[in-house]
Amino acid sequence: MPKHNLFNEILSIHSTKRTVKQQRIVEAAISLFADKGYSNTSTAEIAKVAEVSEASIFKQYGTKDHLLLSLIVPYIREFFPSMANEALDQIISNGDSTFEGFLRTFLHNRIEFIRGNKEIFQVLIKEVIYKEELKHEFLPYVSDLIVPRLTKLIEAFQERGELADIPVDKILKLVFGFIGGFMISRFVLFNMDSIPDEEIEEAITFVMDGIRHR
Amino acid sequence: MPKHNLFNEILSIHSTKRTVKQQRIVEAAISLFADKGYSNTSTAEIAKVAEVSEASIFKQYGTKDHLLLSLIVPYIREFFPSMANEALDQIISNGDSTFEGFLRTFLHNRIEFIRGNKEIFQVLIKEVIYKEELKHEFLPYVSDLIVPRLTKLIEAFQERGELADIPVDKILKLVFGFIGGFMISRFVLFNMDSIPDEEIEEAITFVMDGIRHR
Amino acid sequence: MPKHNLFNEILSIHSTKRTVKQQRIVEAAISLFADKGYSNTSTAEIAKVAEVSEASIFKQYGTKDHLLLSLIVPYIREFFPSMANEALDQIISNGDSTFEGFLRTFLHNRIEFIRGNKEIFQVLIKEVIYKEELKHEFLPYVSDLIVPRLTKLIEAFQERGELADIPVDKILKLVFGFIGGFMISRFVLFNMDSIPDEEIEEAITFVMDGIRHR
Amino acid sequence: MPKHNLFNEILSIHSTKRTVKQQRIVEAAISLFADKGYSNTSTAEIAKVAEVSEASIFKQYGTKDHLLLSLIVPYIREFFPSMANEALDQIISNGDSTFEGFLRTFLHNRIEFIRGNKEIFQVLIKEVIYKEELKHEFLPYVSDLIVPRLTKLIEAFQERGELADIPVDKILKLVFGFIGGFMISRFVLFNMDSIPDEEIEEAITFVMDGIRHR
DNA sequence: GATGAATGAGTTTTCATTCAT
DNA sequence: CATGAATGAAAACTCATTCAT
Repeated sequence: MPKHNLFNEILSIHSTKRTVKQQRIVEAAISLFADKGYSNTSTAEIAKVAEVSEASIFKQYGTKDHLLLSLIVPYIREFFPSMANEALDQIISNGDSTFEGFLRTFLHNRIEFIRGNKEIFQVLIKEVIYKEELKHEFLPYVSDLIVPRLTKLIEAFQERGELADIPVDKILKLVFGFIGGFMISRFVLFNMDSIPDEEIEEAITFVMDGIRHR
Repeated sequence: MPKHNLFNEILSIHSTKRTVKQQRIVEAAISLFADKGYSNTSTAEIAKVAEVSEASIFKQYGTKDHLLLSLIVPYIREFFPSMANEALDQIISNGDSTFEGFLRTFLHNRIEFIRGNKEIFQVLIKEVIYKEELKHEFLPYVSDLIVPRLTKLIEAFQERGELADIPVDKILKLVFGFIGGFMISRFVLFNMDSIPDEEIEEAITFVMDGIRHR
Repeated sequence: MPKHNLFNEILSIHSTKRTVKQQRIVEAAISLFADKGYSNTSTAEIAKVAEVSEASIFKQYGTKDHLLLSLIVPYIREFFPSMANEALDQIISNGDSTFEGFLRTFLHNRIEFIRGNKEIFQVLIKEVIYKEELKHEFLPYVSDLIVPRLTKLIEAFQERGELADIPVDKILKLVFGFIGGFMISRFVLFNMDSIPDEEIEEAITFVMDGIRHR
Repeated sequence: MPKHNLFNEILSIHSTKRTVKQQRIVEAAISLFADKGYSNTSTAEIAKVAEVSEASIFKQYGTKDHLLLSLIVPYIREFFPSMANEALDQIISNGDSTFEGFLRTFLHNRIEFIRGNKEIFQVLIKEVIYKEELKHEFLPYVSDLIVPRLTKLIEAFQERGELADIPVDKILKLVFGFIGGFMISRFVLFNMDSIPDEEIEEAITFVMDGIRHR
């Protein structure tokens, strides 16, 4: 059931191939938005970096706002589904996998994805805070698409007795809230290029066992 | 050793009491910055909401940028020290207190503090992401002032055998990274007015024991 | 009963005194709009002619559209009421006046008025055609304010047996339609500075007796 | 003596038949110009409505200005000559026709013509006011072509004693000025689709006999 | 003959800031 | 201390027009 929303609308428009100049616009915009933020980046600046006229930007995207969405929406579309599919389905069917193993795979997988598009990730995170519009499109999208899958996954692991008897939705919020903050602080706040394996392992241990001495 | 930086500079200026109009400016600015972000708020708008002339704002604060810092810096100065002093010193000396107890006290204490000034908190978080300048003033400040105290605290609890033998700096990053994300998501992203006790307890349990079944 | 509409709204705003620069804006705008039309006049041009910054125009009037209305609306407010009051009331009470005499007085009176503000008159006529908004404010205003008075006047002269037994509303439309066209063609289309008495007399004769030979 | 002017120039070019796309351009342009005015209609909009590329418009017409003239000039060429020929010559030779009869025929004839191309008529009237260029081409054209014919006509009726002994040029200006205003107010200002017979008769009576009681 | 891509030169509008009073 | 008036610079956006394909 394809709802009529910003996401679907924007995706349907820019499926065609881009010219060289159009590609330069996209790259310049992502780079500048990531660096200085959407509001502090002028279309004149984007045009200059992309070495095109401002008019070309507006011919393509109509408004600066639409340009932003045209960058972010496809990224979201790719980020979450692939998160769900690539990692989840495979693991869930593997009888002897552990949640810890899933977490490890998941983290490495998503970190790689973000590393490959760090700037868009930064733009997304920075602007979700500002643009109510984005937030209201983005959060439900995540909820509807991702939450059900993860819920099933967690339930499966709980049934195997691997996870504590905390309500699934609480586990989801705690674990993925933590992971979200973990990623965002590293890739957005500190602008790191990657996360060392060691740090990943520490995070996994923290999630599984907390910090209490046993 | 008082470094010459924005923080100290600004604090030294505005120690005097505010007039009624100045107070209105501050309130209007905080409210608007929290709602729409610094970049998307014009000085004209602030003046209108505060019912003063734009000229008055500039007479007082010189630049819009300085106005922002004049709001945020005192807040930071208050947020972290009080965090350190009120909660920590007391707890650390209480021989039979637990880290869990400390965490509980700490969370409630900080949540109350944020609730009382939610809008400034929102401004701070939103702008730290955008303004490199702020980030570069803010993070070291936190590091220098807070980290040593918390380090001592954690070490104390580790010596009592309450916490796992994870290097202190790792524990710090994990726990306070999690708590930061916890607060920010509730108070900034979802603009909640408070956090239910139940949710706080879940967070504490998560931090202490993770999600593994025992 | 002061209806809430554009007319009243705009009048209420600009009742205060204008500075020299503000007056220059008004004059430049009227002159340029009259000459080249609203759409073909840029705010940059107005600013240049008025020797002020464009920003000053927008600080005062908010939008170019509002500037136009701020010029036209007070003119309309003055044009029609004075038309009604000065000429009509006096004549209607004068027992031995004739409709022809009224027409003569009326024409001379209105021609003088237009001559004193020809450019605004030109702007008004040119833009009423284009701006539905103006048309929808302007026409009812005329209808409500002017038509009843003229109706009473015509009826009075009909009762004296001076005018043909044509329904009053028809006479109104024919006579004032003709006069309107008469004025507009001279002052707008041909940009004449005045209308010779001779031509006025011919118009009066035409209105009274048509062109048939007797 | 074919003067070298815009009219003749444009007519000489576009005598060829229009392709389907060209026709769509013409229709879109007329419709949009009539509705919003030339200045407020962009070539992009025309292209969109016509479902052709903007480039096609410019390939055909060179400039937007030329497009406007290409619409208006042929219309003028048709409007006035047919006005002269169809109605006049026939009537003038008919010994027992009256001026009133001529007027009636003429009005019905021109009203029908306008009804069939109302939008171009609207464009013509609206733009004559704005474009000095058009005015300076249009008015002499009318004068040279129409005035002599009508002068002859009026003189003929005057000789028959049907019309008052007013100088012919005055009669012309009064009568056709009135009729022009009559048409323009109905078809342009009020955008009516036709004029009821009753109203036409009232206009004729007004022209012939004025409003004086006899 | 038709068009997608591109743009230089404008357009209206906004904004932080200054200054005389 | 307060502000009305003013603005230079830049913002987003528009537009008629060109040109290679």
